[in-house]
Amino acid sequence: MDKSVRVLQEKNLKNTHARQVVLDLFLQNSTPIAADQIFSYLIEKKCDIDRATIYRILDTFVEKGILHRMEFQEGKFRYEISGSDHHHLICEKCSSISDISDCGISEWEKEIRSKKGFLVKRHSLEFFGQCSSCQS
Amino acid sequence: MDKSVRVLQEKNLKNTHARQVVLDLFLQNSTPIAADQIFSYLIEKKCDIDRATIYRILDTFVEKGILHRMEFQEGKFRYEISGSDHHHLICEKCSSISDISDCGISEWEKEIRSKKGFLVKRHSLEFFGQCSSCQS
DNA sequence: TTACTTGCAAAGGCTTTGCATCGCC
DNA sequence: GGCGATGCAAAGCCTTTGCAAGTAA
Repeated sequence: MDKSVRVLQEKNLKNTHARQVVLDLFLQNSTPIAADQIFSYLIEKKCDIDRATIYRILDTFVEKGILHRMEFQEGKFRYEISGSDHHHLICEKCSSISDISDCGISEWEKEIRSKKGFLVKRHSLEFFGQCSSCQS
Repeated sequence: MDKSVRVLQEKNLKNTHARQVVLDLFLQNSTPIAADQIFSYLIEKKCDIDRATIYRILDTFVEKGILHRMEFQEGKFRYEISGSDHHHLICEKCSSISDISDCGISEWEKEIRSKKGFLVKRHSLEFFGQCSSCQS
């Protein structure tokens, strides 16, 4: 796994153990991950990294555009590797998260610019409901 | 202001002073309001209602469908009176919030149902960027 | 070497909970 | 009168911050 090393270099970030571990986790799981899931992962991996460090790494990665930060109405943030523009289907029963691709929100954004004068930098779109397995 | 009284009756909720005050605030302001804004409003109005009570009222109103709960990536919840299906333009400079009407997300929802088997109950869509006054 | 990163400990912000009291219907 | 709502105090999460020590480049 030296992809993480490469990414850190590209972004002019020092290559530290903590950053590599966190970045590898995100590179291996392209699903939105919350801080507490990172903590559990680290305990399981017997990897002793402080919470404050994790939060600082997450902030740095978001600033550098490596991660996206999002909220799923849980009262906490989730983070996902940047890249494909897509949205999420969040099951309110089993909490599973799946993706759907972006089907043309950027068209709206142009319209918003011309009609409202508002310049859209980013958007968030999430769907909440029940996944196919949870509909009995 | 007996609209609030009517709403509470319709929802089978006891008509208490705290609920009326909170509901009136939302009926008079159809913009997303956070709990701390309610606290400030109450202080200004010299209205002594406990924070716990406010949070409990907000939960009740969301359960009953009187309010919608949403997040604008601020690490806290906002609430807005239910009704028209619309989305928000959030200015990252001046924090102003404006509305745009729903332009067809419900079409997507049908598509999601048929293609993915996922049953959408609700969705959230927010646009972040700069309002017209903040673009210099 | 030097500026950046980390750990530790503490605090901060938002929200929830338990329990006794109060008040609407 | 009875059940539900409220106040008070405490705690629970999630996250941030200050500072000293450690470390990559």
